[in-house]
Amino acid sequence: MAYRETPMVTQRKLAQRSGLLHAAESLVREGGFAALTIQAVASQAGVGVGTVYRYFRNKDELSTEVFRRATIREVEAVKAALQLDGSVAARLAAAAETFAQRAFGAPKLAWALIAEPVDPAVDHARLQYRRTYSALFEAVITEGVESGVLQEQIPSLSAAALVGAMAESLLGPLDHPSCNEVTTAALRDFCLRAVGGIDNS
Amino acid sequence: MAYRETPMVTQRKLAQRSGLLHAAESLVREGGFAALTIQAVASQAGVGVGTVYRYFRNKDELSTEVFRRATIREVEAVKAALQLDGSVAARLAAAAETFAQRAFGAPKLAWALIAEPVDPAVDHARLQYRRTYSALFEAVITEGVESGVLQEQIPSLSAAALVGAMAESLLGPLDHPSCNEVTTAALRDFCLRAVGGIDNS
DNA sequence: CAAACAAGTGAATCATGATTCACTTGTTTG
DNA sequence: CAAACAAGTGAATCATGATTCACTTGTTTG
Repeated sequence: MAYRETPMVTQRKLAQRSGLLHAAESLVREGGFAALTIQAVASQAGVGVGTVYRYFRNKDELSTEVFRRATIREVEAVKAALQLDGSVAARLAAAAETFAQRAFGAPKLAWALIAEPVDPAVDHARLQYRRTYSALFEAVITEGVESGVLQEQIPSLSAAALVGAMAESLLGPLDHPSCNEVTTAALRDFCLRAVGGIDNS
Repeated sequence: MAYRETPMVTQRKLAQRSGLLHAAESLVREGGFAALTIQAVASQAGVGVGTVYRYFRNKDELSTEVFRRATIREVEAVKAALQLDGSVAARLAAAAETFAQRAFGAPKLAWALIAEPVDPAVDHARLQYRRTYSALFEAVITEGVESGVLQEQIPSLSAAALVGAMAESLLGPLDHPSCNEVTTAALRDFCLRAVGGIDNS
């Protein structure tokens, strides 16, 4: 009489987990990580609190997973822009534009991912992904420096600085959304100048 | 028989308050804001917990005050650099160098002020002071753009981006302190290029 | 169907520091 | 000195959510 999980049950469990993650992300989209309580996730997903703990060891695991999934989408978009065909400068420009435009597309989420005060566990993940972004930029900057199309510089430092510049400069515009196109262009130009990618006559 | 506070008592109270702030700041210097508990402040200052509440309405008031005092010192140093005699580029260079060098002088404190996950109240103060820094840079960038020594740009955006770049790029170096001089110079150059202050031939 | 098991439940409990408050100690005044 | 008051004290309490767990409900197997 052994009990064995059928495909149907496995399916339902996967759906349940993914439903919980969706519920959680939608809370974050609306109110940032501050709105992410186990109670809220449970009621948003229409289950009991205890159920959440069947799918996630604890709150840190849930919030970190929400953060990770949302951030990975952004990282992938930036990565794709950096791997486009074209000059080093064009790719860096595309990356900056992608980052900014996607942020403007979901301002509250962008703020939550970039700058909201969060649990140490989520903040730790944030630092990790900043390094991920940084590594992506570092590779392209290194390429540019070696091929002589970018100014001599320390690629790892410049990369971190670019990440900081992109994040910080959007914070203002993100909560007074006005002329996103102009902001995006200005940020792109800032980044290009910073790595010495266009001549500053 | 009315009781009236004598100068001696006033004196002692001021000293007590300032002693509590010193105790609190030294905790932050050692362990960041995470180490700032009322218990710890009280025992560091050699008083009872209740006494702390005689001098600060609540914890937020204490931690915000510690943050504010420490940050104002940094802001003033950067401001002084920006107001030195010299070209716009020279002043921006001095500001970036000042910021970096002071950070390296007290790495844990710098990290606590710049990036440690903190209470919302302190984080709010952090955002305020980021705007303060930003405003200082904005003024100088505007001057540079108007006088034609800096590239055309949106000064408010560039200023915020500079602040982000300075903060983010130091996070790595701050906890693997290695060649601070080289890092400082590289950051300065990044900032100058970013605002179009040196020709990127 | 009934045994064996896992998923679902939510009221009760826990954890972590902040905060309070009844009390003690020190200071001022006449 | 004694009355009047403020500063100092720290054990007890509170606040906020996370977490648990005894129990219920649903699923699988022979």
